[in-house]
Amino acid sequence: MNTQQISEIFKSKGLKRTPQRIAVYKFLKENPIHPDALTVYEKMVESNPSFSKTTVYNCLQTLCDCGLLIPVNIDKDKIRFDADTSFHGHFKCTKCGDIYDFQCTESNVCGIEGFETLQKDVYYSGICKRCKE
Amino acid sequence: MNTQQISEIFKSKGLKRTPQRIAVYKFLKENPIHPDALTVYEKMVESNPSFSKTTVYNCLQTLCDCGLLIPVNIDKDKIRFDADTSFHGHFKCTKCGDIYDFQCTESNVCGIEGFETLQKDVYYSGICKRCKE
DNA sequence: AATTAAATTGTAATCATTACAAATTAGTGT
DNA sequence: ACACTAATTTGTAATGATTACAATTTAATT
Repeated sequence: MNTQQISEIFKSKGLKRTPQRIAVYKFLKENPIHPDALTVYEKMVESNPSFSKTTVYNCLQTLCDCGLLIPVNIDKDKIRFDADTSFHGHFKCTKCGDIYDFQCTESNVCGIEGFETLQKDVYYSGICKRCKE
Repeated sequence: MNTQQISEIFKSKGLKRTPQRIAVYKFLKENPIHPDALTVYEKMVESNPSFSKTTVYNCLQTLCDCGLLIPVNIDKDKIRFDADTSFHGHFKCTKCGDIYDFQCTESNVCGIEGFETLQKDVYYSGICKRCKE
């Protein structure tokens, strides 16, 4: 996904197109590793040493607010982020710490009568295939 | 649930029966409000002023480890706890902050081939019935 | 009652996240 | 191209949940 495409997306969402915001979103789109803020920050600093940690938090928050990112709250101590906003489940391997996506159709998950559900998260944890071998 | 019953449960799990641990578990069993550690601590201190916050954390951890409690990681900033260990979903109202249980049969949720799933969590958020009215 | 390993306590440290204010910049209009 | 304004970025300091740790106490056993 190139900068031009991201610019268009930001424009359609009414977001200012700052280099920092574009870089964060580009990284998330190209690296579906569900990174946390610190991981994003360390990557950003590589190409722009003056990139601020606060900016990372600001960008991630903004991108979540406008629906371009999904926060993945599967860790106890930090929030991860996912640029794939289609509905799917997240599996965390407690051994290697990696997050895996898995298919999980929304209709398989039940809801509550009279409640307005705005977000649905399905989190599994256990041992991944690689760690079992 | 009385102290005698809890004593039996702890005994069967090989847990020491300390007054603090019993008090924490009793509170969780009798108050299905999915409290966080601070809420539990404040309640404990009411009847025992020397109750330590660390003890609350220790007890909650131990009770989770032996399967008597389920950690509910639906908040971004803190962990809640649930003494109902049967499989069900959790709904968080973003307006009032309350957590609601909802029925959610395990078979409705899909998994991943070759992965060993040890824990399954289904978290919804949105507006609860009361806040909508 | 003595013993011992585990639990409790209080304090200090850790670490992700947020608050805040000053400097910078993107987008708009001239 | 230039000026303007509101939004964004930056750096530092604060917050708050959780953990580390060492000394004291205690549950369970001999």
